[in-house]
Amino acid sequence: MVELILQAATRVLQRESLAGFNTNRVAAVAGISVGSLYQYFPNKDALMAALVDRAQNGLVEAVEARIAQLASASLPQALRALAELAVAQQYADPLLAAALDHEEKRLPLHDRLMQARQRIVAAVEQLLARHRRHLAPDLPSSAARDCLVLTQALAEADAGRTRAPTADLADRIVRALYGYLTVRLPRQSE
Amino acid sequence: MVELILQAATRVLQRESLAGFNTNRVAAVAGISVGSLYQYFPNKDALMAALVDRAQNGLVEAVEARIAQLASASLPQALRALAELAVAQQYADPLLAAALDHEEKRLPLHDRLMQARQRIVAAVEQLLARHRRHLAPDLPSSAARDCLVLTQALAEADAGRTRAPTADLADRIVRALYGYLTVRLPRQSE
Amino acid sequence: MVELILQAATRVLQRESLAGFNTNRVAAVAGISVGSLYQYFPNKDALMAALVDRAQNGLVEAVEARIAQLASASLPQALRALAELAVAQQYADPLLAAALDHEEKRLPLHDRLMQARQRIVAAVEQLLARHRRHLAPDLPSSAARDCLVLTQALAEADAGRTRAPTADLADRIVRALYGYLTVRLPRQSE
Amino acid sequence: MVELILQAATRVLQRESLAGFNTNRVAAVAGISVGSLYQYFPNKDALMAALVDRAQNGLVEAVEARIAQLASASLPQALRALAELAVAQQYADPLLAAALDHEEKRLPLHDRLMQARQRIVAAVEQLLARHRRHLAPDLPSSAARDCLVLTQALAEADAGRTRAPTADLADRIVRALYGYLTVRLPRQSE
DNA sequence: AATGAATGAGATTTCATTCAT
DNA sequence: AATGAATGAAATCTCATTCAT
Repeated sequence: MVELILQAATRVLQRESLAGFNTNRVAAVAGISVGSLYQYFPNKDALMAALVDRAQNGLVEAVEARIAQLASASLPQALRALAELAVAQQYADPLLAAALDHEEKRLPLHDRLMQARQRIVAAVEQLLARHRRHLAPDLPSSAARDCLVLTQALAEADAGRTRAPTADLADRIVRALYGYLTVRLPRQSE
Repeated sequence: MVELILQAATRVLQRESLAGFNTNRVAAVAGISVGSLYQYFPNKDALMAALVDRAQNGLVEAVEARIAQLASASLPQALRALAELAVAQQYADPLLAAALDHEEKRLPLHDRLMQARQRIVAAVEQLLARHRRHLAPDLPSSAARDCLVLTQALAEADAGRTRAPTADLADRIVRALYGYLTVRLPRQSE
Repeated sequence: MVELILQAATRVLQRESLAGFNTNRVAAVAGISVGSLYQYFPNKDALMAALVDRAQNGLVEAVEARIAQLASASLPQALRALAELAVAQQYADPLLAAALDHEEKRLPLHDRLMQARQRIVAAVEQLLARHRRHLAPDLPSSAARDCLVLTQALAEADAGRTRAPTADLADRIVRALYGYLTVRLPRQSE
Repeated sequence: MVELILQAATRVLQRESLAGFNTNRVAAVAGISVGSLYQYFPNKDALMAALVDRAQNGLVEAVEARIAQLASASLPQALRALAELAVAQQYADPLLAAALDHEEKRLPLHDRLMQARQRIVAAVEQLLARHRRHLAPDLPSSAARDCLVLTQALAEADAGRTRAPTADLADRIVRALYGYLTVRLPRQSE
């Protein structure tokens, strides 16, 4: 039932963004009564939180699984796999992703969210460690986190513009990641 | 008076994000009555739109001015200047920037807003053209747009985490941009 | 509940005409909250429309029933019966009737309302057909409709002037109708 | 200036009925400021009252003038002249007439309005007196008033349905009036 | 557990009126 | 006299939440 409600909430968020997201509507779309919704979620924010949570956890697991598979892949291959994961996620739920992005900041979810995010970052760090010799020597410590940010940003920007992912989106993400990770900056950067 | 209202709206958005953003509150903060607000903005969305508009235009002008100054700068120097602009903007108003980002997607602003964004893209394209020979030969046509996306994403991500910009934020943005623009990808990327 | 609200709306309209007719007031008079009112009517106009609708349908049924009963009545007897119906309706709710008359024109009711009105006209046409040989030979095709207009106008005019119907009101209506329907106009009417 | 405002008010009422009739709008249409409007009318109701007043007085004068001209006309000719006057008035300002009809009841205008109306009734009574021998012997004392009601009702009903008056409207009004005034009712009317 | 009608605080918006200039 | 920006009470409408069934 929790799952049923979350799916309905997702659908509402996709179709009408945050503006149309209210408990009565979610319940209606789920085919249940508001009262029932409140039996599983103490209030609207809790529903929103669960939604964010689930999306994050799904992503965490997908990323961890994918990275485990990529043990013997080359760095570009691994990056492309991550890029495709991100693209798939963004295009699966463009409005949802946008709405969640916003809610993440408002709700008191930072703890659990940061935790989920941290797991993804850790997985990517593991991946980067494997390819240490191909990376730039002066990479900042936030490299893994930055990679996630870059990946999501490019995917989300395209998702806000086009219905279906363009052929080159994954290429561009790989370019951004590979460039960030391997580039040697000229000395005088100022 | 329009300016007064926009400033009040900005302040409300900074303090309480979208949740506390309502016309009565904005009017109260502006020290005027709701009726007065409605003499200058036909409805709430129009106020929001004006806010987004103003932010965009401010950015457009800042970017165009900065790029004009950078005529004789090296590519890394130019990128760093842009990075610092983005960092300054995000940290000036983190909640505001986040709220505007969200509303940009919801509102039907596809005219004036897209135009402003296009001007920024055009300015960056001009900058890239100047440094054509240092860029990767197979850059996608969306390179300038991607640069903006990457820049804003890194700045925004940090702005959501820290009160003041860390010393290396601009470096990391430059790394991402310079990497994206100059990297030679190995042939078999899959 | 719909009925409860409509009755409250009717009472408000009776007591204070259109000026005092607002959703809060109707809800208060109905002894419910505004929110409840909006569960049954999507907006104020819909409530008004339902009121007009109900009044029309009540009238339609009353007229149809009465005309069916008048199968063997003489024309003056039948006209008098209709007159009495109209008088009763107007004096039952003078302010309501007046308000509804006004709203009828403003609202986009041209579907259900015109349909109801058409049924009354049809019933009267049937009645006239029965007495065809007593009618003027050159009656206009709008005769039935005109009869309704004349009847309502005389009843409404008196209802706006006196608390209770005067003894001769029905007589005067019959005179107007019978005169309209049977008079032979002198040839040169200009 | 008073005249200018009244004309603007008339235009607003025609275009948007009572719903859009507000002082700011009237002032805007008149090309003056609200403040100026309030220099000539103490409040909105006074403006409305003046409007009703003016419309009534125009009609009074037109009717009195026309009836004076009809000294030697036959009854049908006189009735037709009145009918044409009413048709012209209704079609000149259909929405205005409807709005005024409603406001007449609400505002504390009954005194002055009834006075104006009374003058019209008196003029018609004078007309009827001239043709006394052609009228039914048992005419009610409200005959003149009833004639006005019938005339306005038929004209208004058509004005609510068609843009321009149909050819037979005046005929039908004459029929109603002539019938009402001359018909001999059969004895047993119940 | 499930229901969904009812609630009412609060948000958006309108508009008659005032008053400083 | 004219202006019109400012006012704010009041109207319309929304939606998170409760609770009797």
